[in-house]
Amino acid sequence: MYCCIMYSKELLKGTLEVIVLKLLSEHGKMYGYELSQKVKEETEGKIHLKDGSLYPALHKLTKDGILTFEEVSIGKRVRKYYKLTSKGEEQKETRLDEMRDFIKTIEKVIFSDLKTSPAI
Amino acid sequence: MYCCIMYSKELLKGTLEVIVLKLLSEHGKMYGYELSQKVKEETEGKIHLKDGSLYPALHKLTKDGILTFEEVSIGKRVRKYYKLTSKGEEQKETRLDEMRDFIKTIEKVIFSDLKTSPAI
DNA sequence: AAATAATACCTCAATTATTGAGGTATTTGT
DNA sequence: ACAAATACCTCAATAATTGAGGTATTATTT
Repeated sequence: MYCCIMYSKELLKGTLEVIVLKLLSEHGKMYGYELSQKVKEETEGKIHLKDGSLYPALHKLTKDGILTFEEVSIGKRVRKYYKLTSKGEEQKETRLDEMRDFIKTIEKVIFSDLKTSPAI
Repeated sequence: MYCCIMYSKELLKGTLEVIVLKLLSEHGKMYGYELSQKVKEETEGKIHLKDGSLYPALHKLTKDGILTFEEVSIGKRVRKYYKLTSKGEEQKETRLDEMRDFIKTIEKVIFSDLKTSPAI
């Protein structure tokens, strides 16, 4: 039931890492599956982090020293709990600021002619 | 002096077409160079549509029936004025709506804990 | 007058994040 | 017993963007 990709794929690009950074900063430590569930939940299914993007991204961020993880055994299954390193905390700040600024800029270009937005 | 790429490249992805659609809808007809200048101007240099992305994008949109163009000679130089087709007008609406919704969703995920934003 | 910057278009190999489809294995619910 | 959910993984293929290449005309500066 891979039905719910609401946004054209291009739009999602560049947002995955920022989302991961934000959620980890907010919740301290999370594992991959948990991250994807959380995003689905918070966006009412509108954004779906796919395994094929999420896990490689987590590996890359780890390799780059942005994340660390510890493995926790739940019965016979192993969860990898990721958390931000101190470098990761910095990165998170930078990336969020950038995203904020970017959205503001895009909005200015894209939604400029507000023509007195209708009072609702 | 290719200095001013303010945003990490990934962020820009998926925004180029929407920007072009919006500007053409707003100004009726524009040529490539004009588009890139306009964006630079409106974003105070923060967003720079590069030749290598812009022209191929214009060609693709034309091929897909979203744009048409007419060539206008200015002295010995030729400008290609692009404008939206009716299909392009529809596309523009759809893409802008999508962008609007997307930004709202992302903001919800990324900037959720506003923790009573400091009065400035 | 010559040199430089700005205008105006183009192509294409290389990059790179994401997809999509593949997979293994355990646990929970019916 | 079987399906669905949990939890992780890999990797070839896709496709937008980059970056560096290019041609040629017009305007501006020295």
